[in-house]
Formats: sequence, structure tokens, C-alpha cells
Amino acid sequence: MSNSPKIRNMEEFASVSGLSRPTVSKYFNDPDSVRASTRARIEQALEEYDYTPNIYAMNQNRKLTKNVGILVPYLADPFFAEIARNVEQRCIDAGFRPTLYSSHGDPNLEVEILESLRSLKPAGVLMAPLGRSSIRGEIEKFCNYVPTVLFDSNIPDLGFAFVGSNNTQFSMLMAEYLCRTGEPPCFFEMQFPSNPNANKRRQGYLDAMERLGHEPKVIKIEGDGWAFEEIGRLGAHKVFETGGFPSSTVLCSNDRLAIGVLTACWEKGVRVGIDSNASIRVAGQDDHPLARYTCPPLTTIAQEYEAISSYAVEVLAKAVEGEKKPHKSKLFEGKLIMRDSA
Amino acid sequence: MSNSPKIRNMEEFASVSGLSRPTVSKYFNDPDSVRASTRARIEQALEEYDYTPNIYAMNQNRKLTKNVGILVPYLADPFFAEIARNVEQRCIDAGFRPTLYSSHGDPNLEVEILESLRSLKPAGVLMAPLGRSSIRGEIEKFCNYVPTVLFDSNIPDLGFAFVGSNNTQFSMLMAEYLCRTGEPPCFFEMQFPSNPNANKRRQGYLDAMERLGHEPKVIKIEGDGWAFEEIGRLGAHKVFETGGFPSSTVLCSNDRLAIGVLTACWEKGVRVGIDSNASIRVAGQDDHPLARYTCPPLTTIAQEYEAISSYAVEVLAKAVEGEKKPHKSKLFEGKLIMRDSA
DNA sequence: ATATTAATTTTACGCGCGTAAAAAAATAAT
DNA sequence: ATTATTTTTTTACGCGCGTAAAATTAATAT
Repeated sequence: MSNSPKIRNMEEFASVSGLSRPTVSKYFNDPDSVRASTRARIEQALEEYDYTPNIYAMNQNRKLTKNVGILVPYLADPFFAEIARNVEQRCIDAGFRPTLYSSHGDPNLEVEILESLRSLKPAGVLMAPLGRSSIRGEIEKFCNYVPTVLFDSNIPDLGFAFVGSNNTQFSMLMAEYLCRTGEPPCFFEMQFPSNPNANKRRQGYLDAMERLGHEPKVIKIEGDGWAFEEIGRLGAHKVFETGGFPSSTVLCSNDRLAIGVLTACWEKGVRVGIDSNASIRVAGQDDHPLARYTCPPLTTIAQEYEAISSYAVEVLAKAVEGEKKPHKSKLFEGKLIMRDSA
Repeated sequence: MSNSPKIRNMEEFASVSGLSRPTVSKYFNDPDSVRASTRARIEQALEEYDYTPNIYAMNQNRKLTKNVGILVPYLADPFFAEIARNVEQRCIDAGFRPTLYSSHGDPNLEVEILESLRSLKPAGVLMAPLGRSSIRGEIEKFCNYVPTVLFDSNIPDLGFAFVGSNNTQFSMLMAEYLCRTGEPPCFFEMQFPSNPNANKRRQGYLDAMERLGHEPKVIKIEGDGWAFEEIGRLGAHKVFETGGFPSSTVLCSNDRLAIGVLTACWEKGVRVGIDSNASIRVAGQDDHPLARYTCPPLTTIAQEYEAISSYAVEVLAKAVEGEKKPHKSKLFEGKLIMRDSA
């Protein structure tokens, strides 16, 4: 930061520091790998000359970069934006250099991103796969080259580990709450959900209903892609046209579908909520950033964003360090968030 | 893609193609720069041997990379996620290699990202600045080194160009519509908006009201940061506690504030909309991806996502090619989206 | 103080590619 | 067909750094 002559490369910087270039190189790869007195000299020189190593030259001959790819299926979904932000921060804290990518709901793009990632020689990748539509073979190939930790949604036996939520528990928790406080819920979901978590959630609902001695009722609606709000809205309208919901309590597979259902209810003039003049209760799952602000505010299950993020990065760090343990899977429990919609 | 021996570098690839390495290098930098027959041979070899140039070695000595940085102020805001997605795609189409960053509402992070971007030697940067809180001096320094196009929100005389919306027109359009169809609106905004567009929108409102002969009423609420929904919600509650809105029509500075106002109205038992039993109309601006799904669906002004994105990338491409025209600014008009909230 | 051992620094080499300048080939003009 | 001109290809060199092996220095033990 100064009037000093501009430093062009590590050689020059080493020279003004009074050291040899490889010593400086060692410092940049791991400051603790040089003697304290040496470290002090370098850091002093850094303040005086502001020099940054050429990132391309650095990574050219390095077997392992500090790069980490973060891939989410759909960044325009605030849920993924939020979790990506968390993961990103953890990566930085762990000394990595994260780069964020979104598959935008497109399986081909998902594979393309992985391929272009390979040319970045990443130390590791944190990936929330698209799910059902993911091209397993291609992702598997990638995982053979790059340590990969899956999060949010699992693809069995793929990658180094999976970190996510206990989606079965999510639905069980919610179903129990709904049964305890009113009419047992029906379950509202997409017929062919893109996300495998949806299956776990359905199962959790079925289990809870059986255990509590209620007849489960699953409503499967049409729709493809990631425009869940619209799919939920249209699906709910179709339900209204064909006799209405089989229960006055609707447990949606996720918050975005629930938001669509709320819209449909409004359009239909159906009052949603738990007060006396409401005729239907609607609940979601995920604690979407906007769930607090729907009308009525959405009762939902909160995911442990921070815990999932930090654990995923922790596991990835181990994978990067060469740990060769078998694939393991860690699931975090969800918390019930009671609001006014159910 | 084959049984063929693994290609280790461009030398080997050139050899199996029957060409010299520099010729192959030329091809990868610009396929059209080699003779058609040469191009055909390379492309045929590519199919047989699948080789990808080492991206780090490529960029080490190149004066200009194909990298483009995309920086938005807050990626967890679906509006920015959506526009970022658009911009990203345009960059790819234009032959660039985009990387997405978010300032997460933090001016220091914004500068940090720019600094780390410099080490990537980007050909250019597309940046939606934080706005008021942005550290102008640091951004200016960056713009001296890297061709930068600002979008969404402007910082006067900074960068190569600004591409955004005509925010004055937004509010004028909406104010006119609201006056035409009911009680003239009051304007609801943050006291110290982070985004400079807010000032343009207020001005548009004031202009429209004056022209139409109505007394303008601006409500300024407290709040800092990017949690606009919560700020809007709390602000609206404060208004309700202190005598209510000065008009039964509320024009919000943006959709996210409006979403918060809708929530407050719901919590207060105030019916929103244009039908007979509603007592207040609420409108937003931006056409936030979820504006269609609020209850009631939000009347708003739609930004020209695609037009802004493609024009911004177009201008950046010119800047990258060395065009040295003075700073210019291009504004796109908004379209009124009539829904049930106003 | 000297020998031994461990930690640190330096020497020396190569990575994979960009790119100017020189050579060759293709094209156009006469 | 021959020459002039343009395009394409090759020769030759260096970019900025990582890293193994050698040399040096510091720390420890005797």
C-alpha cells in the first residue's frame, strides 16, 4: 500500500523481504510452515509492498487447489440461496475459496457445471443435487475425481457423505402437531416430486398417521419443474374443483407448494388459519425465508441451516485431507415453527 | 472419450492432431482464427481424445481472460437471484466465463469480493452495487483496473456504463394508475433506503402527485439492512399504532416492503384489495418472483429482466473490446402489473 | 564447546501454456 | 506461370510459481 516500487512477482517480493522465493512460497501455502521470525518479516513486507501471488501460476502445478465448488439446484429459490450463503461462509472460514453455481433446475446444466468444475481442479465440491432428474452416471464419474459431499438431497451411495435433514421426522412432527390440535391432515404433494426428500416426507406422514390411528390421505398434483408456487396454486384449484380437500387440514410437502395453496385459497375465498372464522389449516415444511410473511404466516418445520452447513463443510475438509472412510450420512432434526396458518 | 491414451497437455494433443502446439493454442483462443481444414482436424481429434486445456496455464500469461464477475448485493433476494441468472446466461452466450458473487448486504464484503476478483484478472465485471453504503472510493479504484458495467442501481460517474430501470417512471406509472382507480396513494418507504433507486421512486411519486393535483404524503419508516419484509411489517404496525395510513392506498417503494405491509395488515385484521369489503389498497414495485403469490396477489411494476441483462452484457462486451466511450446510462421502462392488491 | 538431530531455507528444475517473430504456405494479382 | 500479398504455421522464449532434493541453520544433547 505505498509509494514503493510495484512488485511484479514472488521473486521480487522475496527479494525485498530478504528471503528466497521458495520460502515465501511456503509461507503463502501455509504461513505456519515457516519460522516465526521469517513469518514476521514476510508479513511486514506485505504491509509495505502489497503483493498478491498470481492465482493462475499458483494453481498450475499444485496437485490440490483451495478451490471449492458449491452447487445448488435452484438459486432463485430463497431457501437454497440462504443455505448457499451459509455454506459459502463456512468454506471461507475453513480456508477454502468457494465458488457458487446453480443448476437452474436443469439436469444437463448440472452435469455441465460439474464438467467445467473439473477444469478448476477443486479440492472438493459441496453439492445439493437436483434429485430425481439428476444424471446419476455423470455425477458418479465426477465423484470419482473430486471429493464431493452431498447436502440437502441425497443420491444413495454417491459422494463422500451426505448431510441433510431428517425429512421423515419433519412430516411426523408436523402431522402429530396437526392431529393434536385439530382434524388430522391430508398430505399435499407433487405427483412426481423432483426432490427425493419428498418421498421421505410422505413416508413420515404415513407413519405418523398410522401410529395415531388415522386414515392417511395423500393428494398428488400434476406439474413439472421448479415453479412450485404455481404448481401448488393450480393443484389446489383443481382440488377445489373436484370436491375439495379430504380434510380441513392440509400438510404440504414443502413451503413453496404451501404458498401456492395459500394463494389458491385466497382466490377461492377460503379463509386459512386457526381462528374461528377460518375453514382450512395449511402447513408447510422448510421454513422458507418468506414463510413468516405469508397471510396468514405459515406454520412450518425449520431446517437447521447453520448446523447442516457447518457439518457439511467439516466433512468435506476431512475428505479433502484424504480421509477414506466409507460413505456416511448425517441427518439433522427439524423444529416445529408454529404460526397462524395451522 | 475413448480407449486412446490419455492426453496430458496441449503438446501431446497437437501431436496426435498432426499439428504444432501453437496452432492448437490459436484454435482454443478463437476457433475461427485457423483455417477450416485445420479446425476440422482439431475438432475431430477432440472427439477422439477428449482433452481440455489447463485453465490455469492458459490464464497465466494471457493479458485478458474470458472471466467475468457478476456481483449482486443480496443473492437471497429472489429478485437478484433471478436477474443474476439472466445475466449469467447472457455472459455464457457471449463466450464469457461468469462467476457469481453476493455482497450479502455488507459493504466491506463488497470491496473484499472486488479485491479477490482482481486476482482473477477478469475481462470485465457486471456489478449491482449495494448503493448508499457502498464504499465509493474502493469501487472507483477497481473500475480503473477492470471494465465494469453497473446495473440495477447506479453510482454516478462510476464504471463504463449503467444499465437499469427508469425508477422515476415506475412510481409515476403506478401513482397515476392508483389515482385513476381510487384514492390517491401515500408513499411508503425506508427512511434511509440502502438503494438509490428508492430516491428516484419517491421523486416519481412526488412528480405524479403534483401533476395530478394531489397532495403527496410520504411515510418514512425506520430500519436498517436488507430484511425488507420485516422492516415493512414493523413499519406498517407503527403506522397503525399512530393513527393509520394517511390514505387508503399505499404505494410501497418496493415489493419486499409491500409483502411486509401485507403481513402487518393481516395481523391487524385489515383487509387488503380492490373488492368492496377491503379497506386498503397496497402496491409494490419490482415484480418480485413471489408477488404473484401474496394474498392478495400484489399489484406492481415489472422490470425488464431480460432486456436489462442482455443490454448490460452487450455493453460489457464492448468495454472489454476496448471501446473507450464516455460513461453512458440506459434505462428501461417498467410495465404495470395489475393484480388484486390495488 | 562439540556432536547430533531436527527444522528451515535454498538450489535447480519443470509445469502447461501465450505470444512475438520467423518461416512456410495459400491466395490474389499481374 | 510468376510475383506480391495475406494468412497460417512454426520456432523460440518466458511467464510465475510448485516442489523435490541439497545445503544450511537452529535446537538439543552430551
